[in-house]
Amino acid sequence: MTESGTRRAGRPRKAVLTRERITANALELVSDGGYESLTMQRLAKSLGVSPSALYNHVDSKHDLMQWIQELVMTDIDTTIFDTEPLTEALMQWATSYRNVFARHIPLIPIIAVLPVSDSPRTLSMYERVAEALKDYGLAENEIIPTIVALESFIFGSAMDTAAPHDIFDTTNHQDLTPHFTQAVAAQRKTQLNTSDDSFQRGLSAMITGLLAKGNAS
Amino acid sequence: MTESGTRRAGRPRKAVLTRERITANALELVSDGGYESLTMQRLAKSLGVSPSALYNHVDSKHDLMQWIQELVMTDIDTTIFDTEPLTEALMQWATSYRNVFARHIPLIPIIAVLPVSDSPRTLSMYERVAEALKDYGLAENEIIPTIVALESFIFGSAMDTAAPHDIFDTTNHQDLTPHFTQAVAAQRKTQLNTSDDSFQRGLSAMITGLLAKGNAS
DNA sequence: ACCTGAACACCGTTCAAGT
DNA sequence: ACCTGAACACCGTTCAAGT
Repeated sequence: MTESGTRRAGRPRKAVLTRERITANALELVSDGGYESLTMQRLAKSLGVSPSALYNHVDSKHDLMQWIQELVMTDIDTTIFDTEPLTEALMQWATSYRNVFARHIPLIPIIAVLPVSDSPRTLSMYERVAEALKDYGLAENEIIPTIVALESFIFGSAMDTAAPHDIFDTTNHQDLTPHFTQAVAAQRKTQLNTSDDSFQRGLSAMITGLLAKGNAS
Repeated sequence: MTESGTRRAGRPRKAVLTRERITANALELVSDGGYESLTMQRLAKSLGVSPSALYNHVDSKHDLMQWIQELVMTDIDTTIFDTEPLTEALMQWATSYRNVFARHIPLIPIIAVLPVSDSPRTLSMYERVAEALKDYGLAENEIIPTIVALESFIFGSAMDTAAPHDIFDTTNHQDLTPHFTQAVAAQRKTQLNTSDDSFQRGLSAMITGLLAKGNAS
């Protein structure tokens, strides 16, 4: 079985524009200058090629975004379902999921409507979560709504991460919004990051509620 | 005080390009052809004016989007906080909130990071919700995280609304994802719309958990 | 004060022509 | 099979020139 080392005769394979190289360069552009700097022209330049050459390897920019999405899913940890109790595992999984997409916000509208069959890694993640929920004893017809609800919260929370820290500043309207202004002050005094605090509270509330038996109204 | 009826002399006021007219036409473009058809050029044409003329009245397209956002907030009902018990009121408010932004998905990334002081109607909505939460007895420092968590779920759920109905179709991968495939089948048998079902379950789970006393871990 | 027309600096994408 | 260069059909935005 040791075929490694042997090499098919001829054709040394330039292998210049592979999916791997394209997505790697795309991710580099993104981490350097955000998604605004991910354009087909700049990507082509980073690969030392003309923009039109890209279209021999990827159908559209939207397709490229799906490639990136697929790559980025690698960072989400599902191994904790093997060891931790369900509630704890869901918390950790959701947290890593949110943190990954907080760094890739423009991918959210794409993954949110992407058929699972177009993203093998997303699909296998779902499979692992579905299995864990079933083992826990959740009713079969509750598994998908549970996953979708958690995901919606995860995506929304990832987007919230981009909000400026002073988004709730009301110094110009204090008199008109007394309760809100006071609530903002009270939260600020906790010294907690608002996004993180909200995510943790919402997540633990939702998980508790979703896993409770007979919560169907 | 009856100044109505009197009219300042001179200047009959053409009033051709007002904020009201601009946003009204923009909304019409959106409802006719979605947000893809909302471009400055088409908006100008619908107003019978050249594209550059728009920039005498609005600073940028992003600013225009904020105008639309502000207008759209009108559709969200907060009067139920006056009559219904908190849990029921939150459910109805969140549902109308989600349904509004399901029709305006491209506004979500904008409102998610928009300082409240730039959107009076959003601010007054927050004030009403904050007051209701305080009257209920929620701790002062829990009010903001509660609102933010609900909003994140609302935004994520609004986006989920755009997913194709067959997003979970796995006919090509059944063998690799047995649990997930079975869960999809079970949910499908309920005949419920997946987005609506997930939203309702997630919302009621989250509200219950967030309003429970001493849920801080 | 507000409009027009031309222009600018980009986008994503297509396509004939080359090797 | 894969690349280049030119072109197309758009974007949002600016600005001198008009009234």
